[in-house]
Amino acid sequence: MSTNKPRKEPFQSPKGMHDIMGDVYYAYQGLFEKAQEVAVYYGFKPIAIPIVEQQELFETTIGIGTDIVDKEMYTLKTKGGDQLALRPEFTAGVMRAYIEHGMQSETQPIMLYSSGPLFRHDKPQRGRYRQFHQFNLEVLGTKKSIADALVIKTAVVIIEEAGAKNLIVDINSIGDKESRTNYLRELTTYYKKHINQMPAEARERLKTNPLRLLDSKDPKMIAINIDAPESVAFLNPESKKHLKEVLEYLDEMNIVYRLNKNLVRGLSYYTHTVFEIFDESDSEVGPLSLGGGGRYDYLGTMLGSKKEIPAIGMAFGMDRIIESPWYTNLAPKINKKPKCYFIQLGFDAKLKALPIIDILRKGHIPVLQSLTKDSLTSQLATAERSGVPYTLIFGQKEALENSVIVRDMVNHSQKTVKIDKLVEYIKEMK
RNA sequence: GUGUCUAUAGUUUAGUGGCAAAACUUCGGUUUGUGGAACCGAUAUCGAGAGUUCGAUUCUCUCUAGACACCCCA
Repeated sequence: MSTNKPRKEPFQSPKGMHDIMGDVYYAYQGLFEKAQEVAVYYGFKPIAIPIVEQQELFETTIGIGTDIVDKEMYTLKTKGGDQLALRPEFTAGVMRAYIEHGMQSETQPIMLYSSGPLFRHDKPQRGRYRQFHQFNLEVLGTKKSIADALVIKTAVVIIEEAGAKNLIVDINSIGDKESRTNYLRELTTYYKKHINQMPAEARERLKTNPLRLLDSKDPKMIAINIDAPESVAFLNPESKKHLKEVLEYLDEMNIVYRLNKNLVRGLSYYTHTVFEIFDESDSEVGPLSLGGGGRYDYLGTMLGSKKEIPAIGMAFGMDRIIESPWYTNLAPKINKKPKCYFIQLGFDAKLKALPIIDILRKGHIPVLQSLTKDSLTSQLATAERSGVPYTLIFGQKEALENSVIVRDMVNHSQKTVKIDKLVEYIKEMK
């Protein structure tokens, strides 16, 4: 049956999902470490949530009628019959965790950061993958406008630390339940008046998610949207005050923003503040949204919480930041540049090679090696190519004497050092 | 889901309707103890299938995969 016949077609990684290796891997790790550091300084605590959740969790929070839920979710049925979905975003899972662990009874607000892969079955293109990576910030349990400012500020700081120079925040408000309902009614009426000029797709969307028609790029819709009612006009005094305060905070922090009346965002749970962050410096290709978020005061009750859980969150795309031309490589802490290359000659030396490498590890001295090679020539050649300043040569004679030859690759000078003095000796070298 | 472009060695790229090239990498050797090197050798059913043709890697069609754009989003 199962003869190990070689496959004609080699395996490939699934569409829109990539292997992350070498420097790119470290770029992700470096960005994560920087983001984590900033988040912690601003008071956020870590949380890691499962990569899969009940499918229904996303359907009730993100909302039917959104592309994310209707077309882009990876769903699976477990052997036990559970209907699960790979997470397409963080917020729903974080809110679930907040409720599940009774975080309401801790000191409010709860500030959480998380990071990791997310999955959307989209068609891949520049800056868009089926498995992509976000860094996520949430402030749960407060409706104060400073929380909105805090989240935006933290994100802006992180992205600027990653190298962005011309960040701009698109911001809008769709108000609270009252404002939102009034606005939606008015907006729907408006579109119904123009339904004859609207493309079929837009008519369909009018039934499910009329807000999304606002940021349509269809020329017909853009024309119609010019005179569409604006959400800010329907804000009740309380919502208006909230927006005004957020903008005042942004002004005070010198964060560049523009009020974008058509910004509504793809998820249906948003209330009050919604925003997206762009970098305006790369002009030849259209700027991609680096991150976005908003306030979601009713999400908690949607998930069954008896008490309202006002909250705000945002996420930025790590892939998009790393691929940006302005990204300045953030080196992760682990990425120490080795300054030594270990060379062994003969079987006796090979036997003792790994213990020596471990002595160096305990002394926190990273070392390169090619233990699988035998000849001195080829090992020296590889050492040369790797650009390390020193090689450690360990042969038959040294194995007997418990010593190592330390060779300076620049001026070719050599010195024999006893193994028990080796760590100390290397540490003193420049 | 729609459209555009692309597919030759591990990588980057040449090239032609008539034996498929180069550079770099990798592995082995000349050379088991002092190198940045040289030389020799190894590595491709030219993405898959069909058609046109005496002959197709080259031309045509289909498929597959990838990149990009639309939709949407991070």
